[in-house]
Amino acid sequence: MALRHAVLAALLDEELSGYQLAKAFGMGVANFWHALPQQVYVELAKLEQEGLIAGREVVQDTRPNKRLFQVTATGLAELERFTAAATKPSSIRDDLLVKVQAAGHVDSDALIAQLTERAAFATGKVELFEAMLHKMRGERTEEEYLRHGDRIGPYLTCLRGLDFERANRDWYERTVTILHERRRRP
Amino acid sequence: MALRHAVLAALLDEELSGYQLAKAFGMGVANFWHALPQQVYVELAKLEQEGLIAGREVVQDTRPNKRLFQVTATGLAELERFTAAATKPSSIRDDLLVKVQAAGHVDSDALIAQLTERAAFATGKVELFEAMLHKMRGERTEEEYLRHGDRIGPYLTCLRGLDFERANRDWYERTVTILHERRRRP
DNA sequence: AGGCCCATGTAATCTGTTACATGATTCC
DNA sequence: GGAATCATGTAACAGATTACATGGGCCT
Repeated sequence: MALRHAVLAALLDEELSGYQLAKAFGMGVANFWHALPQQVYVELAKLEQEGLIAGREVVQDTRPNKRLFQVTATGLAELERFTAAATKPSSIRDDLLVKVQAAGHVDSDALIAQLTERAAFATGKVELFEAMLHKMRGERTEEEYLRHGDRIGPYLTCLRGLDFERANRDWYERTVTILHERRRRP
Repeated sequence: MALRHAVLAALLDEELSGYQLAKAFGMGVANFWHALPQQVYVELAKLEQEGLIAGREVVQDTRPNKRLFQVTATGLAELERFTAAATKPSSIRDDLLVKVQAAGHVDSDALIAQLTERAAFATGKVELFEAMLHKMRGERTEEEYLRHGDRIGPYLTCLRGLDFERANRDWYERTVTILHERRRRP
């Protein structure tokens, strides 16, 4: 039971459509939680049925119509309850960690290729997060924004996402270097 | 389909029992994948049935008997296949990120309390990982071990886990400070 | 003309979590 | 005497992924 709260949290600062939410949760972005579009739509349906969010139809002429959702008072109360409840420990999920764990027993070339690709992907995410942070804080310095800015939640989680992707990139690159070195003289 | 490969990777360097694996995957440790004991036992049963691992009974007089598992040739081939296949992007799963995303809309005290608790937990993990790394490399320097040490896979994934927990701790602490500051003068 | 973006879902399957079950030994 | 550790599972349920489904507009 966590995606529902992630959706509620995402809708606190702005009204969003299922599509926009799906993009934020699923695509490259995913700065504080991850989910596929299908899951998002199912969760939205449940949340609306339970009265935790309210949707309103927006008619568009050039694009398909969409529904924008906002958190209800009941929804906010549920988030409050969730926030007060005990948390479960955090974890990384990364197939590449499993593959690197097997380094020395499996093909190094495949590993190096995938690490290199993922380092590039992580670099893209770093740039994206940096741009998002800059957009949120505008002309203010980070320190200033952290003290007085609105949307403090999204800013803080984005900072964590940024650091995570930087750490990913660095580890991927370092691991590539090490595996390269070892392959030359095993 | 990833836990099966995580189990295979974990068994490459040493024979382990279900209990030992469960502890490594579930408890505080979890340096490259996470799973609950029940899941581990189910997966081991499947893997053995499919011939990817082989178990042997070890009779103990003072403790209950246990079964130690090792990867078969078929299992290694399956890991090789998995390593060559495309990877899915990595992600963090952390309830606290969801809660912090809602900061400004929910109770700050509850948030601060949980962040503080988790910072302490992360510190414990950092120390554990540092000890594990030190044990693996023995008297050698890190650079030396990364070049020539055996068990390079576990060492590399442990490095990633260490850095992740350090980043967690730092972000938790920084977030506590920021929320404190803001609460004083909102 | 083909591919991508917008926009929203359903159904089947696989994975992960929670609850339940048992029983001996060691440490405080 | 009670809690923690060793040791292994089954069953029910919740959550996540994969496959399927539809359709118009925009860009090259």
